[in-house]
Amino acid sequence: MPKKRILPYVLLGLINNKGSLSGYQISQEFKNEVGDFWHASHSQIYPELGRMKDDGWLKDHDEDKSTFYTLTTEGHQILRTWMQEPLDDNEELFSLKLYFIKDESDPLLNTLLKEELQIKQTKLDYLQGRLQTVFDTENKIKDNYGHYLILTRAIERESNHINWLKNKL
Amino acid sequence: MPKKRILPYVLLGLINNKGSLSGYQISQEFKNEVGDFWHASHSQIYPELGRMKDDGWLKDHDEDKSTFYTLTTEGHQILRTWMQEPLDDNEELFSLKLYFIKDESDPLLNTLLKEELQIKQTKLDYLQGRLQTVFDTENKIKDNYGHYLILTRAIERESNHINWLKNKL
DNA sequence: CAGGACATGTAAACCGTTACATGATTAA
DNA sequence: TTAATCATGTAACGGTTTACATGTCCTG
Repeated sequence: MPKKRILPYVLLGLINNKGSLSGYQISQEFKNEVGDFWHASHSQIYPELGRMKDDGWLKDHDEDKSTFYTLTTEGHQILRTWMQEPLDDNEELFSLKLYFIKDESDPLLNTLLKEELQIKQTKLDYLQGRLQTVFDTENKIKDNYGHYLILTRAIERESNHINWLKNKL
Repeated sequence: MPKKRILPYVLLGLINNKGSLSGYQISQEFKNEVGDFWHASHSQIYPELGRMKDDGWLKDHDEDKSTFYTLTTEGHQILRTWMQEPLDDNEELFSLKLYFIKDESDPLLNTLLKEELQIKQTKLDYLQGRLQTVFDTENKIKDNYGHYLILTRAIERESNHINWLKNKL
């Protein structure tokens, strides 16, 4: 199966968040925090917006030398469906989807948090298992100290994330 | 400038860690812990090993139907130089380089930790600034709750990483 | 009036994945 | 003996970046 494309959904989500955006504004968005978990260059954005309009996900209108895009009804549906698709072990996707939730009372918020908690718990278990099998003696730690460090770091990282998730649930 | 290729250095580091590896063994490595912060498929690995041999970074010898690769003197130098290049805001690279440090007493260890600390501190400052400028009123939090969540999460994440780094220094 | 930001577009190059291929060895 | 694993290779495809291009508007 071909690799799942995310860019169109990112654009859908970003435009939906602001109501309406131009290609240029989207590329500016990626220079702020959105850029921490997703990025696209203008040479990707403009053609993609064109395709999405052709597919009926977006409608556009010109104003002040810019072309602004807004979601169509179909676009809203497609975004909604994508938002409800199960997460995988990819923190960027989790952040992205969270970013697209505007209202604290959106029931999707809790679904996302629970799903992410499940995934991270599984990962933490896996990492702790690795730590015990790979570093069962002091000597193995000494001989692969860097590896030991990043493994323990990864465990602390996941624990921290899990605690945060539990706190928000 | 063209985008910096990392794969050859990853291969250099992995082979150096184990002394000598075949292409197949490398692709197996990526299925274990290494796979948590880097991955490459065999269709990338084999041609890359060939190129690196052509470039004089590696030498090979056949044994048991497999081709094993070892660093040349030049390969060692190139790896060393790359390890000493400054880090950027890319946690995978930090983990990768740590992974390639075998000995706790390697002076590079402290250099890496200090550099990463500096980078993360800068990032934390930036994120805290964003929090204050973007969410200066309660209403803005209410209206972009998901965004607020990921921003505060990012801040906690960086703080946790910074504390870990300080603890190791 | 020059340099930077705004605004959009396309072509080429690059990197990585999936798929297609092949053959040897080993365990059920 | 047949399926799985070992072991390597290459072709096609797709997504992203860099580079090339063009024109406007605003500010110092």
